[in-house]
Amino acid sequence: MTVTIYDVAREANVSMATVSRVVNGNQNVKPATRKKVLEVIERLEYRPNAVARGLASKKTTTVGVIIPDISNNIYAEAARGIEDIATMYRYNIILANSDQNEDKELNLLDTMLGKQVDGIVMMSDAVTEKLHQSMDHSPVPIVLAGSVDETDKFPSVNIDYFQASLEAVQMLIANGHKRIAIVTGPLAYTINSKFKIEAYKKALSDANIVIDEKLIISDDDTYDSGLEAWESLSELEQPPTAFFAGSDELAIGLIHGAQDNGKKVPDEIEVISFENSKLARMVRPQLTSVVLPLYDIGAVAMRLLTKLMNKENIEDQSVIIPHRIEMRNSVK
Amino acid sequence: MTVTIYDVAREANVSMATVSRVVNGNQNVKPATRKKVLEVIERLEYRPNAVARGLASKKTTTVGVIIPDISNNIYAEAARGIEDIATMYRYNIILANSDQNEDKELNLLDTMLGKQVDGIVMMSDAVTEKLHQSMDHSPVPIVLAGSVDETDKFPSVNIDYFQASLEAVQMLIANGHKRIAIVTGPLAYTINSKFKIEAYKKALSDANIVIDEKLIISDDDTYDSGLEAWESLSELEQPPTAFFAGSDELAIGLIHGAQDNGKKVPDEIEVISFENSKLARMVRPQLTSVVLPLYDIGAVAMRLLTKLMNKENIEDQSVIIPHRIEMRNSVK
DNA sequence: ATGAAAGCGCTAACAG
DNA sequence: CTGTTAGCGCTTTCAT
Repeated sequence: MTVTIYDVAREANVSMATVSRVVNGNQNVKPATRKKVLEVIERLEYRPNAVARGLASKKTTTVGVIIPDISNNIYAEAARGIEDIATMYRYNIILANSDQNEDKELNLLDTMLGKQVDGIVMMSDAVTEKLHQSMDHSPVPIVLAGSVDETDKFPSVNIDYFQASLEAVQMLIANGHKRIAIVTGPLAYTINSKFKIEAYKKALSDANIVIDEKLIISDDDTYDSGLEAWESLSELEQPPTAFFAGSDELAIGLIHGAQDNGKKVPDEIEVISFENSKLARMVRPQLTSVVLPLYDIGAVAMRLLTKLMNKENIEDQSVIIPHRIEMRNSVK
Repeated sequence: MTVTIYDVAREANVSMATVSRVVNGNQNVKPATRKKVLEVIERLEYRPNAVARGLASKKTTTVGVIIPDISNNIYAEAARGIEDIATMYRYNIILANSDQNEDKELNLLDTMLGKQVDGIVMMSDAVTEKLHQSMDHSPVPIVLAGSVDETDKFPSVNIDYFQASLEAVQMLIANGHKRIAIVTGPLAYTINSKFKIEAYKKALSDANIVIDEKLIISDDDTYDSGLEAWESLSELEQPPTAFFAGSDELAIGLIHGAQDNGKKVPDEIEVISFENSKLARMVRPQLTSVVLPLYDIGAVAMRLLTKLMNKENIEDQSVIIPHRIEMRNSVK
């Protein structure tokens, strides 16, 4: 039924080894022979069986990608970066959603390794002990993208979340605010608890502003959470006049909450976001935001992985991509 | 180095056939034997090699997914639906972006078939002749998700785009508008040219409103295109008072364009969108929109594919999912 | 209930 | 430059 390398060999009057050579671009084939084989391949519509090839060569040219949720723009952006570079290096991608659930992450790792992927790119907002152990047992390289492993034992690609957050809050402080709130996603995510909030505290301390725990809110990373955060925060005796939002959706929720309350942004209320997705330009006022270069993070992570799979020497396993703040109109 | 089924067999004093049976849940194994084998598997940390299995069984339990662009929310949503159902049926997914480029689509089809996927879910806004032919040659089933094949020869999952569009425009007409514009994405996409615009024309004709080609704009599906469309349309001698937008971004661009011009939505200008992504709630006014259930389309397409791969009998290859219009505030 | 043996389609020495 | 020959790790008859 399906045509195999054997059929091609027979039709072309050569051995299967020769066919294999032309298919794999091996130079040790006489041009005339190559031509003949190529013709038969075309005529028979021969298509190499990658599974057989994988079994024989122990390489599948496919990498696994484990991300929390592809329908979330942040991860989709990274996935695109990963896929683009993968394609460039002729790898295919097995993509799966973990929903940030440890059991799923563990299972996915296992089934991907079972499928003999040549490497894995992993995004996880909380690299737990167990995950860490499983990753340690992997026979193929794994790189973390936009995910912090506190032990710093795995190759990873990130920006300096702490520094970026610090700069964001300092911008608000520089504009004269004393009552500054921070609204982030789940505390279970390392980036929120260890970096955004810690940086926020440091920025305030450095400016001798007393830290008011009531101004620190961590819930979801969503628009509705932003709306809710505004609700509760605006009811405080001394409500905040500026906000550091952990994501664009959060920032937009905060802004709409403020506007629905008759407050002007940025005249009365200033908001700085952390993400800079395309949403940032789709609100009025447009968001001033720390730019989190997800596409680049994904792309660089995949590139790092190709090197690792290729057993190239890596200078530094923890790469930090530069960040910057995109100035728009939610901050004066 | 890696432990194989053979190692397990030796350690458990059984044949590899028996190990294979317990791994595959075959009932013809004495409980005691099964237990013994399971123990060895655990102890040796044996993990079946899916590639070898795939070669021997001619099934890989992985399906290919070809979509235009994972970083575009619309497709990401569908991808999530596909993946969820795939996971439910124990399939993994090889995901790749085509950028709506025919050559890439053709290549992807080929490499996925080379990787011996058991089936393919394809999203393509323009099923060309060539694509059609390649799909026809596929040894495994292919289902189209949210994509129209005009010959209706391939299994597919869609909503009734024409009817949905008709209802949207009729809603605007019912509100008394005579100057109604339609702003869509590329005409090259079947859904835009054959359905949205045709439905728009029919709705107007039915209401005896003369069709003005100047009110029909097709460019990109983006926010900026929406902004630009407003620009040009508002400069007309008789500018439109209502808009049918082909996507949420387009709708938001139109609304912001109007608002920046001092027009009130929906008091002076009404806009109905076609998509209903989460963006729809993140603008003021919130978007009234035809709901395009991408997640469901992906999920149903994948479910259909499982049946096809299973050689089950399918009643109807072209499934149409019900649609509805979500009423919010961009239309009175 | 279990084992023996023949592939699945290809790569990779090794010869020549 | 080309052919021969082992496997790669597992499924799957066919016996027993």
